[in-house]
Amino acid sequence: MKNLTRHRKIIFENMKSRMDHPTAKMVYDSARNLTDKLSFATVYNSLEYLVEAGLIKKLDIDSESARYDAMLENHAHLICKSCGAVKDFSSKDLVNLSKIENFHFHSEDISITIRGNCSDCKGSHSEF
Amino acid sequence: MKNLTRHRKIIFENMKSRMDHPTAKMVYDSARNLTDKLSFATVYNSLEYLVEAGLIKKLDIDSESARYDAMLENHAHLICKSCGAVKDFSSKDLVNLSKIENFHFHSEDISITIRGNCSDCKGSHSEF
DNA sequence: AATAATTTTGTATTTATTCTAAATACATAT
DNA sequence: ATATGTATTTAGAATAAATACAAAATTATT
Repeated sequence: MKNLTRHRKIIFENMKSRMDHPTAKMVYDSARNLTDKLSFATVYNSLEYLVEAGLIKKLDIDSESARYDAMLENHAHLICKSCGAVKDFSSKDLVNLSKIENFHFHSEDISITIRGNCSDCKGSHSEF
Repeated sequence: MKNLTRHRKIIFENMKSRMDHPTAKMVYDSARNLTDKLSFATVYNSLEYLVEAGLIKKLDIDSESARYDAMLENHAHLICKSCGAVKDFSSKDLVNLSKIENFHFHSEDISITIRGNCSDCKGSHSEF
C-alpha cells in the first residue's frame, strides 16, 4: 500500500469536495459514477489508505457506519440530535465555546476525544 | 421500558464501579458472574435503557464495538494510540489543554463532538 | 517486453448489534 | 391468594458494516 492510485485519487477528490462527513457507502454511491468500475472493497481499502496516509480522518462519532472527513485542521463536529447532520465548527480558540450558540446551534453535550500516547506507551508502535 | 429492574441495576452498578469505559461484551463478562442468568441481549437492552434514562453515556469513540461510560460530567477522553486505553480527563476549564501534558499524556489530535439541535430543527423530536 | 509488485475485484466470512417470538417476572386489581 | 395485563428476559435468527482472501487486472521495474 504505497501509491495514490487513480481510484484513491478519485475517492480523495470526492472526499475533499463534500462537507457531509460521508460513510463508506455514501462515498461509493457518488464515486462509482465518476469511473467505469469501482468495487465496494476498493472504497474501504482506499479510505483506509487515505487515513493511514494522513489525508483524511475517520471520525469519532457514534454512528452505525463509520464517517470520514477530509478537513484535517482541529475542529469540532456539531451533530444535530434531530436530523443527524454533522457540521464542522472551526474555531481557533476553542476557549470561547459560547460562540457555538451564535453558530445557530443549541449545544447540549460536549465530548472531547484526544488521541496520543500515554506515559506507559511512549515510543511503542501505534495500533490505534 | 420503564423500570430500573434487577438486571438493569446490576449492570448500572457494574458500570459505575469501573473506569475502563467497557464494551457491551466486557459488561456481560463481568456482570454474568453477579447473577444467575443473564443474556447478551439483556446487556444490550439494559445499556440502551440506561442511556435513554440518562444514567450512562454511549461514547463517541471510533472503536470496533461501542463503549459506555457512567461518568456524566462533561470531560475529555484520552485514548492511547498504543495500548488503546481510554482514560478520563476532567477539567473544569477545558481552556488550558496544555494541562493534558501534565496528565502524562502526549496529545497528538483533539476532536470535539458537540450534540444539540441545529437551527433548522428547533423543537423537533430527537432521534439521535 | 518480461517480471515483479501492487491494486482491484467479487465473494465469503466475521463480528457487532438488532430483531423476533416465546417464556418469564412483576405489579396491580380482583 | 390468584388472575390479568404489561414489561422484561431469553435464545437464536437476522441484519449490516467491515474485513479477509484468492484470483484477475493494473502498474512499476528490470
